[in-house]
Amino acid sequence: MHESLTIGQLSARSGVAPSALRYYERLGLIRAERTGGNQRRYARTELRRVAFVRISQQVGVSLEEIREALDSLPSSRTPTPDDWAALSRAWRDRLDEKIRLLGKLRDDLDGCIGCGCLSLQRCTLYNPEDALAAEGPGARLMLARPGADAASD
Amino acid sequence: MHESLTIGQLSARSGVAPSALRYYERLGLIRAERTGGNQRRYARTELRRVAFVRISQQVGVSLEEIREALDSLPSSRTPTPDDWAALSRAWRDRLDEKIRLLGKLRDDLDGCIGCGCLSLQRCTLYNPEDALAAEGPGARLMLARPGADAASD
DNA sequence: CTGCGACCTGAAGCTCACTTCAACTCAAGG
DNA sequence: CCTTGAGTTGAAGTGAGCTTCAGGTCGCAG
Repeated sequence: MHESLTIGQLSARSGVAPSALRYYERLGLIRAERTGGNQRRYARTELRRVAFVRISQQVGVSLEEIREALDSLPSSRTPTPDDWAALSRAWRDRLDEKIRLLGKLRDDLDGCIGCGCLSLQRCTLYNPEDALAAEGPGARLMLARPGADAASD
Repeated sequence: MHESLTIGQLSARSGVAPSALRYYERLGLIRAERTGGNQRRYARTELRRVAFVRISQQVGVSLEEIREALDSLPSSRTPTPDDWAALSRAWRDRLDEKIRLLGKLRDDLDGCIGCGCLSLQRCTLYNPEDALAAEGPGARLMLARPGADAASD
């Protein structure tokens, strides 16, 4: 039907606000051609990119990481289903790992809080290396954990 | 040994920066007594609260929600292991739900991206109601999804 | 009682992921 | 040709979750 989509159309079809789409473009997550009058026109394949971005976000991946992942797609040609499949396999591993960690967290929570030992002992619950999902935003420079020993209470 | 902990000690034992502990106090997540000279002294049980906060954050819960959960603990007496167990049961449900959604996401990703249909159709992958983890920060006022229909490409 | 590190406060700064605004231009219908 | 809605930009604002800073105080060892 239409060769390309306006930003409004892409927004409506993806459910992502135009302002967010422009933001994504600045970050290099999606691309757009321009009309003579400087308006964005999106190839329909961009829809897939937007979908990938949003889905990945739901899994807790930052836009920067998503950008890196998308950079692995061939830029010279339109990505094939196989290209996307490779990408999503990598993402699948991420998901598996995240699920594994959440399951561990749940089991530990049962065993730990239940028994009253909830105090960051060897509880694994509190292992920063496990760096699960949901690393909030904000300045995160003071990461060094100096003496962090465990309490008995 | 010590009846109470200084902020430095609590920080060392919990691995949470003093500035963050003060921030948590402002939000009503933890409490502290004060010395004559206005310095904070923490009961050892606060360690458990801090642990609960950090663990919950890892699961993707906002500090505001964590505060609400902690408010359900008895304030008149020191929470018993049973009190904590009740709290963690509720959290466990959260975890179960989150795990379920991630699993769904993973399966959908396999079926969807793999087959090339990744374009927010009935893919469930793209269902905002599923509101998984990691709802990033930031203004989120433009949530209305007007016409959001699906594309065939 | 003097020094020094740990602590105090409030205000400002920072990152992420956006949104909002103002002032302007484009594009298509009547 | 004119209007009207959709699009453009850069700059500034928002909210979460902190950190950093300046300027001052506490508390303990010597």
